[in-house]
Amino acid sequence: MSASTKGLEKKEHILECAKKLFAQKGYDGVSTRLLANESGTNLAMISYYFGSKEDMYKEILNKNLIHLRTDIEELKNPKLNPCEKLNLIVDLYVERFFTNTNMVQIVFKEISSNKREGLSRFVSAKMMDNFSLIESIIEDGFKKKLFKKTDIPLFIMTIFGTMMIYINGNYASFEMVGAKDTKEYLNTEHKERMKTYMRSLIKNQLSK
Amino acid sequence: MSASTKGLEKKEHILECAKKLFAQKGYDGVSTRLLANESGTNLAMISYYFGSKEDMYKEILNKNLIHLRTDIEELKNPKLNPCEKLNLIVDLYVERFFTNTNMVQIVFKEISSNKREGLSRFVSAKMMDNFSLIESIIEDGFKKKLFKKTDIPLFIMTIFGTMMIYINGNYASFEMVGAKDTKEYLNTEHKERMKTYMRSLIKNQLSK
DNA sequence: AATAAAGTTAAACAAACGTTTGATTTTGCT
DNA sequence: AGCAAAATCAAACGTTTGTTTAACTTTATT
Repeated sequence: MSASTKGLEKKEHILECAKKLFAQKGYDGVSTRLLANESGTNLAMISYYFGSKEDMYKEILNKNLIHLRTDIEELKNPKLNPCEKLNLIVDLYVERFFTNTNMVQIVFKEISSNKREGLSRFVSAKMMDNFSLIESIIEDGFKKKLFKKTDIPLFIMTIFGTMMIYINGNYASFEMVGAKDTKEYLNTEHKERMKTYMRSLIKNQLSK
Repeated sequence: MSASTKGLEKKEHILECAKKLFAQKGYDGVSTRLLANESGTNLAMISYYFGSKEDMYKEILNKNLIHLRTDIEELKNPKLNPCEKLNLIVDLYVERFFTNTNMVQIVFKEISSNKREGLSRFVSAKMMDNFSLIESIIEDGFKKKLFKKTDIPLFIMTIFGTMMIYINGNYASFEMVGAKDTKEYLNTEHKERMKTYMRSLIKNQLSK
Protein backbone atom coordinates (compact mmCIF):
# COMPACT_ATOMS: atom_id res chain seq x y z
CA MET A 1 0.00 0.00 0.00
CA SER A 2 1.34 3.41 -0.96
CA ALA A 3 1.97 6.15 1.57
CA SER A 4 -0.63 8.40 0.04
CA THR A 5 -3.22 5.63 0.13
CA LYS A 6 -2.44 4.95 3.74
CA GLY A 7 -2.61 8.67 4.41
CA LEU A 8 -6.03 8.88 2.78
CA GLU A 9 -7.26 5.95 4.83
CA LYS A 10 -6.15 7.65 8.04
CA LYS A 11 -7.74 10.87 6.89
CA GLU A 12 -10.99 9.05 6.22
CA HIS A 13 -10.78 7.40 9.61
CA ILE A 14 -10.42 10.75 11.34
CA LEU A 15 -13.35 12.15 9.33
CA GLU A 16 -15.48 9.17 10.29
CA CYS A 17 -14.70 9.59 14.00
CA ALA A 18 -15.27 13.33 13.79
CA LYS A 19 -18.63 12.82 12.11
CA LYS A 20 -19.77 10.56 14.92
CA LEU A 21 -18.54 12.92 17.63
CA PHE A 22 -20.01 16.04 16.03
CA ALA A 23 -23.32 14.22 15.70
CA GLN A 24 -23.30 13.37 19.39
CA LYS A 25 -21.86 16.48 21.00
CA GLY A 26 -22.02 19.26 18.41
CA TYR A 27 -19.19 21.25 16.89
CA ASP A 28 -18.27 23.15 20.05
CA GLY A 29 -18.65 20.06 22.20
CA VAL A 30 -15.83 18.23 20.43
CA SER A 31 -12.28 19.35 21.15
CA THR A 32 -9.40 18.52 18.85
CA ARG A 33 -7.82 16.58 21.70
CA LEU A 34 -10.92 14.45 22.22
CA LEU A 35 -11.04 13.74 18.51
CA ALA A 36 -7.34 12.83 18.52
CA ASN A 37 -7.87 10.38 21.38
CA GLU A 38 -11.03 8.82 19.96
CA SER A 39 -9.49 8.35 16.55
CA GLY A 40 -6.16 7.16 17.93
CA THR A 41 -4.15 9.78 16.11
CA ASN A 42 -1.88 12.61 17.10
CA LEU A 43 -3.39 15.99 17.80
CA ALA A 44 -1.30 17.65 15.08
CA MET A 45 -2.69 15.41 12.35
CA ILE A 46 -5.93 17.38 12.29
CA SER A 47 -4.17 20.56 11.22
CA TYR A 48 -1.86 18.53 9.00
CA TYR A 49 -4.70 16.98 7.02
CA PHE A 50 -7.44 19.57 7.20
CA GLY A 51 -5.81 22.89 8.07
CA SER A 52 -8.16 23.55 10.95
CA LYS A 53 -11.02 22.09 12.95
CA GLU A 54 -13.51 24.25 11.10
CA ASP A 55 -12.17 23.24 7.70
CA MET A 56 -12.51 19.61 8.72
CA TYR A 57 -16.09 20.24 9.78
CA LYS A 58 -16.84 21.87 6.45
CA GLU A 59 -15.27 18.95 4.62
CA ILE A 60 -17.59 16.57 6.45
CA LEU A 61 -20.60 18.63 5.45
CA ASN A 62 -19.49 18.95 1.84
CA LYS A 63 -18.69 15.27 1.49
CA ASN A 64 -21.87 13.99 3.05
CA LEU A 65 -24.60 16.43 2.14
CA ILE A 66 -24.81 14.81 -1.27
CA HIS A 67 -25.89 11.55 0.37
CA LEU A 68 -29.04 13.15 1.63
CA ARG A 69 -29.87 14.48 -1.82
CA THR A 70 -32.53 12.71 -3.82
CA ASP A 71 -31.93 12.44 -7.47
CA ILE A 72 -33.32 9.28 -8.93
CA GLU A 73 -34.06 8.56 -12.55
CA GLU A 74 -37.19 6.64 -11.71
CA LEU A 75 -38.91 9.86 -10.66
CA LYS A 76 -38.87 11.00 -14.28
CA ASN A 77 -40.88 7.96 -15.32
CA PRO A 78 -44.17 9.43 -16.57
CA LYS A 79 -46.01 6.21 -15.79
CA LEU A 80 -45.75 6.90 -12.08
CA ASN A 81 -48.49 9.03 -10.60
CA PRO A 82 -47.62 11.72 -8.00
CA CYS A 83 -48.63 9.52 -5.09
CA GLU A 84 -46.37 6.70 -6.23
CA LYS A 85 -43.56 9.16 -6.78
CA LEU A 86 -44.02 10.56 -3.33
CA ASN A 87 -43.97 7.12 -1.76
CA LEU A 88 -40.82 6.34 -3.72
CA ILE A 89 -39.06 9.48 -2.62
CA VAL A 90 -40.05 9.14 1.01
CA ASP A 91 -38.93 5.51 1.03
CA LEU A 92 -35.58 6.73 -0.17
CA TYR A 93 -35.35 9.39 2.50
CA VAL A 94 -36.20 6.91 5.24
CA GLU A 95 -33.52 4.63 3.86
CA ARG A 96 -30.94 7.41 3.83
CA PHE A 97 -31.89 8.85 7.18
CA PHE A 98 -31.58 5.41 8.79
CA THR A 99 -28.17 4.73 7.25
CA ASN A 100 -26.71 8.22 7.69
CA THR A 101 -27.92 9.01 11.18
CA ASN A 102 -24.76 10.89 12.12
CA MET A 103 -25.08 13.17 9.15
CA VAL A 104 -28.77 13.80 9.78
CA GLN A 105 -27.91 14.86 13.32
CA ILE A 106 -25.11 17.16 12.19
CA VAL A 107 -27.26 18.74 9.50
CA PHE A 108 -30.05 19.42 11.91
CA LYS A 109 -27.71 20.81 14.55
CA GLU A 110 -26.28 23.12 11.91
CA ILE A 111 -29.64 24.25 10.59
CA SER A 112 -30.95 24.97 14.07
CA SER A 113 -27.82 26.88 15.05
CA ASN A 114 -27.08 30.59 14.77
CA LYS A 115 -23.34 30.28 15.29
CA ARG A 116 -21.85 29.97 11.83
CA GLU A 117 -24.32 32.05 9.87
CA GLY A 118 -22.84 31.41 6.42
CA LEU A 119 -22.62 27.67 6.94
CA SER A 120 -26.13 27.41 8.35
CA ARG A 121 -27.49 29.18 5.29
CA PHE A 122 -25.49 26.87 3.03
CA VAL A 123 -26.82 23.73 4.69
CA SER A 124 -30.32 25.16 4.77
CA ALA A 125 -30.12 25.83 1.05
CA LYS A 126 -29.12 22.22 0.42
CA MET A 127 -32.13 21.04 2.37
CA MET A 128 -34.38 23.40 0.44
CA ASP A 129 -33.28 21.66 -2.74
CA ASN A 130 -34.74 18.49 -1.36
CA PHE A 131 -37.92 20.23 -0.34
CA SER A 132 -38.52 21.77 -3.74
CA LEU A 133 -38.52 18.39 -5.43
CA ILE A 134 -41.24 17.15 -3.10
CA GLU A 135 -43.12 20.40 -3.52
CA SER A 136 -43.23 20.06 -7.29
CA ILE A 137 -44.54 16.52 -7.05
CA ILE A 138 -47.34 17.52 -4.70
CA GLU A 139 -48.26 20.46 -6.90
CA ASP A 140 -48.37 18.12 -9.87
CA GLY A 141 -50.80 15.97 -7.90
CA PHE A 142 -53.01 18.99 -7.39
CA LYS A 143 -53.08 19.83 -11.06
CA LYS A 144 -54.01 16.28 -11.94
CA LYS A 145 -56.79 16.46 -9.34
CA LEU A 146 -55.40 13.46 -7.53
CA PHE A 147 -54.59 15.28 -4.29
CA LYS A 148 -56.80 17.24 -2.00
CA LYS A 149 -55.64 20.63 -0.89
CA THR A 150 -53.19 20.96 1.96
CA ASP A 151 -50.58 23.38 3.25
CA ILE A 152 -47.62 22.12 1.24
CA PRO A 153 -44.75 23.81 3.11
CA LEU A 154 -46.08 22.62 6.43
CA PHE A 155 -46.69 19.14 5.09
CA ILE A 156 -43.09 18.97 3.92
CA MET A 157 -42.06 20.01 7.42
CA THR A 158 -44.23 17.17 8.70
CA ILE A 159 -42.44 14.66 6.51
CA PHE A 160 -38.97 15.79 7.48
CA GLY A 161 -39.94 16.68 11.03
CA THR A 162 -41.17 13.16 11.70
CA MET A 163 -37.97 11.61 10.43
CA MET A 164 -35.77 14.26 12.05
CA ILE A 165 -37.25 13.75 15.49
CA TYR A 166 -36.98 10.00 15.06
CA ILE A 167 -33.27 10.21 14.28
CA ASN A 168 -32.43 13.08 16.65
CA GLY A 169 -34.64 12.26 19.59
CA ASN A 170 -32.31 9.80 21.33
CA TYR A 171 -33.81 8.37 24.53
CA ALA A 172 -37.12 10.12 24.09
CA SER A 173 -37.62 8.71 20.60
CA PHE A 174 -36.43 5.19 21.00
CA GLU A 175 -38.27 4.66 24.23
CA MET A 176 -41.44 5.82 22.49
CA VAL A 177 -41.34 3.16 19.82
CA GLY A 178 -40.42 0.52 22.38
CA ALA A 179 -36.84 -0.09 21.30
CA LYS A 180 -34.38 -1.01 24.02
CA ASP A 181 -31.28 0.53 22.42
CA THR A 182 -30.04 2.50 19.43
CA LYS A 183 -29.23 -0.59 17.42
CA GLU A 184 -32.73 -2.01 17.70
CA TYR A 185 -34.11 1.45 17.08
CA LEU A 186 -32.48 1.61 13.68
CA ASN A 187 -32.93 -2.00 12.56
CA THR A 188 -34.75 -3.10 9.42
CA GLU A 189 -37.98 -3.75 11.26
CA HIS A 190 -38.21 -0.20 12.54
CA LYS A 191 -37.14 1.18 9.20
CA GLU A 192 -39.97 -0.62 7.47
CA ARG A 193 -42.33 0.50 10.19
CA MET A 194 -41.34 4.10 9.43
CA LYS A 195 -41.84 3.59 5.69
CA THR A 196 -45.29 2.13 6.24
CA TYR A 197 -46.23 4.98 8.52
CA MET A 198 -44.93 7.64 6.14
CA ARG A 199 -46.98 6.15 3.32
CA SER A 200 -50.08 6.27 5.49
CA LEU A 201 -49.31 9.89 6.31
CA ILE A 202 -49.06 10.79 2.63
CA LYS A 203 -52.18 8.89 1.73
CA ASN A 204 -54.29 10.37 4.50
CA GLN A 205 -53.10 13.92 4.03
CA LEU A 206 -53.15 14.04 0.23
CA SER A 207 -55.29 11.35 -1.37
CA LYS A 208 -58.89 12.24 -2.03
CA MET B 1 -37.09 49.22 45.32
CA SER B 2 -35.22 46.95 47.72
CA ALA B 3 -31.75 45.62 47.00
CA SER B 4 -32.91 42.05 46.93
CA THR B 5 -35.70 42.91 44.48
CA LYS B 6 -33.25 44.70 42.24
CA GLY B 7 -30.90 41.75 42.56
CA LEU B 8 -33.66 39.37 41.49
CA GLU B 9 -34.49 41.56 38.52
CA LYS B 10 -30.90 41.51 37.39
CA LYS B 11 -30.76 37.78 37.91
CA GLU B 12 -33.86 37.37 35.80
CA HIS B 13 -32.37 39.60 33.14
CA ILE B 14 -29.23 37.45 32.96
CA LEU B 15 -31.35 34.29 32.76
CA GLU B 16 -33.40 35.80 29.95
CA CYS B 17 -30.29 36.73 27.95
CA ALA B 18 -28.74 33.33 28.62
CA LYS B 19 -31.88 31.56 27.42
CA LYS B 20 -31.79 33.46 24.16
CA LEU B 21 -28.09 32.81 23.62
CA PHE B 22 -28.27 29.11 24.51
CA ALA B 23 -31.17 28.76 22.10
CA GLN B 24 -29.15 30.34 19.30
CA LYS B 25 -25.68 28.92 19.87
CA GLY B 26 -26.03 25.98 22.22
CA TYR B 27 -24.51 25.49 25.66
CA ASP B 28 -20.91 25.16 24.49
CA GLY B 29 -21.30 27.98 22.01
CA VAL B 30 -22.00 30.55 24.70
CA SER B 31 -19.07 31.71 26.84
CA THR B 32 -19.56 33.39 30.17
CA ARG B 33 -17.85 36.47 28.76
CA LEU B 34 -20.25 36.67 25.83
CA LEU B 35 -23.18 36.34 28.19
CA ALA B 36 -21.74 39.06 30.43
CA ASN B 37 -21.40 41.41 27.47
CA GLU B 38 -24.81 40.68 25.99
CA SER B 39 -26.55 41.09 29.31
CA GLY B 40 -24.50 44.16 30.27
CA THR B 41 -23.29 42.67 33.52
CA ASN B 42 -19.96 41.82 35.00
CA LEU B 43 -18.47 38.41 34.33
CA ALA B 44 -18.33 37.57 38.01
CA MET B 45 -22.07 38.00 38.46
CA ILE B 46 -22.74 34.65 36.84
CA SER B 47 -20.85 32.77 39.52
CA TYR B 48 -22.22 35.14 42.12
CA TYR B 49 -25.84 34.43 41.28
CA PHE B 50 -25.78 30.90 39.96
CA GLY B 51 -22.59 29.27 41.21
CA SER B 52 -21.54 28.14 37.77
CA LYS B 53 -22.47 28.25 34.10
CA GLU B 54 -23.86 24.74 34.26
CA ASP B 55 -25.96 25.50 37.32
CA MET B 56 -27.38 28.50 35.51
CA TYR B 57 -28.21 26.32 32.51
CA LYS B 58 -29.97 23.83 34.75
CA GLU B 59 -31.92 26.64 36.39
CA ILE B 60 -33.15 27.75 32.98
CA LEU B 61 -34.30 24.24 32.18
CA ASN B 62 -35.99 23.74 35.53
CA LYS B 63 -37.76 27.08 35.45
CA ASN B 64 -39.05 26.80 31.91
CA LEU B 65 -39.80 23.15 31.31
CA ILE B 66 -43.06 23.59 33.17
CA HIS B 67 -44.22 26.05 30.54
CA LEU B 68 -44.17 23.38 27.88
CA ARG B 69 -46.23 21.06 30.03
CA THR B 70 -49.88 20.62 29.23
CA ASP B 71 -52.20 20.30 32.14
CA ILE B 72 -55.57 21.84 31.52
CA GLU B 73 -58.75 21.17 33.38
CA GLU B 74 -60.83 21.31 30.25
CA LEU B 75 -59.34 18.02 29.09
CA LYS B 76 -61.15 16.22 31.90
CA ASN B 77 -64.50 17.44 30.59
CA PRO B 78 -66.30 14.25 29.54
CA LYS B 79 -68.42 16.12 27.04
CA LEU B 80 -65.42 16.56 24.77
CA ASN B 81 -64.71 13.75 22.38
CA PRO B 82 -61.13 12.60 21.75
CA CYS B 83 -60.84 14.56 18.53
CA GLU B 84 -61.89 17.79 20.20
CA LYS B 85 -59.51 17.10 23.06
CA LEU B 86 -56.69 16.50 20.63
CA ASN B 87 -57.40 19.73 18.79
CA LEU B 88 -57.48 21.55 22.09
CA ILE B 89 -54.20 20.16 23.24
CA VAL B 90 -52.45 20.76 19.94
CA ASP B 91 -53.73 24.33 19.84
CA LEU B 92 -52.18 24.80 23.23
CA TYR B 93 -48.86 23.37 22.13
CA VAL B 94 -48.75 25.59 19.06
CA GLU B 95 -49.47 28.55 21.32
CA ARG B 96 -46.70 27.59 23.72
CA PHE B 97 -44.18 26.70 21.05
CA PHE B 98 -44.74 30.05 19.35
CA THR B 99 -44.37 32.04 22.56
CA ASN B 100 -41.48 30.04 24.05
CA THR B 101 -39.32 29.56 20.97
CA ASN B 102 -36.07 29.91 22.87
CA MET B 103 -37.05 27.19 25.29
CA VAL B 104 -38.21 24.88 22.50
CA GLN B 105 -34.84 25.29 20.85
CA ILE B 106 -32.92 24.62 24.06
CA VAL B 107 -35.02 21.57 24.87
CA PHE B 108 -34.52 20.08 21.46
CA LYS B 109 -30.79 20.79 21.51
CA GLU B 110 -30.58 19.06 24.87
CA ILE B 111 -32.63 16.06 23.78
CA SER B 112 -30.60 15.58 20.63
CA SER B 113 -27.30 15.90 22.49
CA ASN B 114 -25.15 13.20 24.03
CA LYS B 115 -23.04 15.54 26.12
CA ARG B 116 -24.75 15.79 29.47
CA GLU B 117 -26.26 12.32 29.70
CA GLY B 118 -28.14 12.82 32.94
CA LEU B 119 -29.65 16.12 31.87
CA SER B 120 -30.68 14.79 28.45
CA ARG B 121 -32.52 11.94 30.10
CA PHE B 122 -34.20 14.35 32.50
CA VAL B 123 -35.43 16.61 29.69
CA SER B 124 -36.46 13.61 27.61
CA ALA B 125 -38.51 12.30 30.51
CA LYS B 126 -40.30 15.66 30.78
CA MET B 127 -41.18 15.49 27.10
CA MET B 128 -42.41 11.93 27.49
CA ASP B 129 -44.89 13.19 30.06
CA ASN B 130 -46.40 15.36 27.36
CA PHE B 131 -46.45 12.49 24.91
CA SER B 132 -48.24 10.11 27.24
CA LEU B 133 -51.17 12.49 27.64
CA ILE B 134 -51.66 12.63 23.89
CA GLU B 135 -51.22 8.88 23.67
CA SER B 136 -53.99 8.22 26.16
CA ILE B 137 -56.38 10.49 24.28
CA ILE B 138 -55.72 8.75 20.98
CA GLU B 139 -56.15 5.35 22.57
CA ASP B 140 -59.42 6.51 24.04
CA GLY B 141 -60.49 7.47 20.52
CA PHE B 142 -59.74 3.96 19.35
CA LYS B 143 -61.79 2.37 22.08
CA LYS B 144 -64.73 4.60 21.23
CA LYS B 145 -64.32 3.60 17.59
CA LEU B 146 -63.93 7.23 16.57
CA PHE B 147 -60.39 6.91 15.28
CA LYS B 148 -58.97 4.69 12.63
CA LYS B 149 -55.83 2.75 13.40
CA THR B 150 -52.47 4.42 13.15
CA ASP B 151 -48.97 4.11 14.57
CA ILE B 152 -49.45 6.22 17.69
CA PRO B 153 -45.80 6.77 18.72
CA LEU B 154 -44.88 7.81 15.20
CA PHE B 155 -47.93 10.05 14.92
CA ILE B 156 -46.92 11.80 18.13
CA MET B 157 -43.49 12.30 16.61
CA THR B 158 -45.23 13.79 13.59
CA ILE B 159 -47.10 16.27 15.75
CA PHE B 160 -44.04 17.37 17.68
CA GLY B 161 -41.70 16.96 14.74
CA THR B 162 -43.72 19.37 12.63
CA MET B 163 -43.72 22.02 15.31
CA MET B 164 -40.09 21.37 16.27
CA ILE B 165 -38.81 21.82 12.75
CA TYR B 166 -40.93 24.92 12.36
CA ILE B 167 -39.41 26.51 15.47
CA ASN B 168 -35.87 25.14 15.04
CA GLY B 169 -35.47 25.35 11.29
CA ASN B 170 -34.40 29.01 11.08
CA TYR B 171 -33.76 30.14 7.50
CA ALA B 172 -34.87 26.86 5.97
CA SER B 173 -38.21 26.94 7.76
CA PHE B 174 -39.16 30.55 7.48
CA GLU B 175 -38.22 30.77 3.84
CA MET B 176 -40.43 27.77 3.19
CA VAL B 177 -43.55 29.37 4.52
CA GLY B 178 -42.75 32.63 2.74
CA ALA B 179 -41.92 34.73 5.77
CA LYS B 180 -39.29 37.41 5.31
CA ASP B 181 -37.95 37.39 8.87
CA THR B 182 -38.29 35.75 12.26
CA LYS B 183 -40.85 38.23 13.50
CA GLU B 184 -43.21 37.64 10.60
CA TYR B 185 -42.53 33.92 10.90
CA LEU B 186 -43.89 33.86 14.43
CA ASN B 187 -46.77 36.32 14.09
CA THR B 188 -50.41 35.54 14.80
CA GLU B 189 -51.20 34.80 11.17
CA HIS B 190 -48.60 32.07 10.96
CA LYS B 191 -49.56 30.73 14.34
CA GLU B 192 -53.15 30.33 13.21
CA ARG B 193 -51.94 28.79 9.98
CA MET B 194 -50.07 26.19 12.01
CA LYS B 195 -53.11 25.47 14.17
CA THR B 196 -55.32 25.00 11.12
CA TYR B 197 -52.77 22.71 9.55
CA MET B 198 -52.32 20.64 12.71
CA ARG B 199 -56.06 20.14 12.96
CA SER B 200 -56.14 18.91 9.38
CA LEU B 201 -53.30 16.54 10.16
CA ILE B 202 -55.17 15.09 13.11
CA LYS B 203 -58.42 14.82 11.21
CA ASN B 204 -56.88 13.14 8.19
CA GLN B 205 -54.70 10.75 10.13
CA LEU B 206 -57.21 9.73 12.78
CA SER B 207 -60.85 10.44 11.82
CA LYS B 208 -62.68 7.65 10.09
C1' DA C 1 21.75 3.08 -0.98
C1' DA C 2 20.62 7.93 -1.20
C1' DT C 3 17.40 11.61 -1.39
C1' DA C 4 13.11 13.75 -1.08
C1' DA C 5 8.49 13.58 0.39
C1' DA C 6 5.03 12.23 3.51
C1' DG C 7 3.68 11.06 7.89
C1' DT C 8 4.08 11.29 12.92
C1' DT C 9 5.34 12.99 17.32
C1' DA C 10 5.87 15.59 21.95
C1' DA C 11 6.25 20.00 23.27
C1' DA C 12 5.07 24.61 23.19
C1' DC C 13 2.25 28.63 21.70
C1' DA C 14 -1.13 32.32 22.40
C1' DA C 15 -5.87 32.89 23.10
C1' DA C 16 -10.15 31.79 25.27
C1' DC C 17 -12.30 29.34 28.77
C1' DG C 18 -14.92 29.02 33.60
C1' DT C 19 -14.10 30.57 37.98
C1' DT C 20 -12.20 33.10 42.08
C1' DT C 21 -10.26 36.86 44.47
C1' DG C 22 -10.15 41.03 47.12
C1' DA C 23 -11.12 45.66 46.91
C1' DT C 24 -14.85 48.94 46.19
C1' DT C 25 -19.49 50.73 45.78
C1' DT C 26 -24.35 50.54 46.61
C1' DT C 27 -28.08 49.42 49.40
C1' DG C 28 -31.17 48.49 53.61
C1' DC C 29 -31.74 49.03 58.29
C1' DT C 30 -31.20 51.03 62.96
C1' DA D 1 -25.07 59.01 60.34
C1' DG D 2 -23.23 54.56 60.84
C1' DC D 3 -22.94 49.85 59.99
C1' DA D 4 -23.60 45.28 57.93
C1' DA D 5 -25.16 42.96 53.90
C1' DA D 6 -25.54 42.79 49.07
C1' DA D 7 -23.92 43.96 44.69
C1' DT D 8 -20.35 45.19 41.49
C1' DC D 9 -15.92 45.46 39.58
C1' DA D 10 -11.15 44.82 37.37
C1' DA D 11 -7.76 41.69 37.75
C1' DA D 12 -5.91 37.35 38.13
C1' DC D 13 -6.36 32.29 38.70
C1' DG D 14 -5.43 27.69 36.60
C1' DT D 15 -7.32 24.96 32.56
C1' DT D 16 -8.53 23.98 28.20
C1' DT D 17 -8.83 25.51 23.67
C1' DG D 18 -7.08 25.39 18.53
C1' DT D 19 -2.92 25.64 16.28
C1' DT D 20 2.13 25.56 15.28
C1' DT D 21 6.75 24.17 15.71
C1' DA D 22 10.76 21.50 14.94
C1' DA D 23 12.67 17.18 15.43
C1' DC D 24 11.80 12.39 14.08
C1' DT D 25 10.44 8.28 11.55
C1' DT D 26 8.46 6.04 7.70
C1' DT D 27 7.63 5.62 2.85
C1' DA D 28 8.39 6.26 -2.18
C1' DT D 29 11.42 7.21 -5.96
C1' DT D 30 15.73 7.32 -8.34
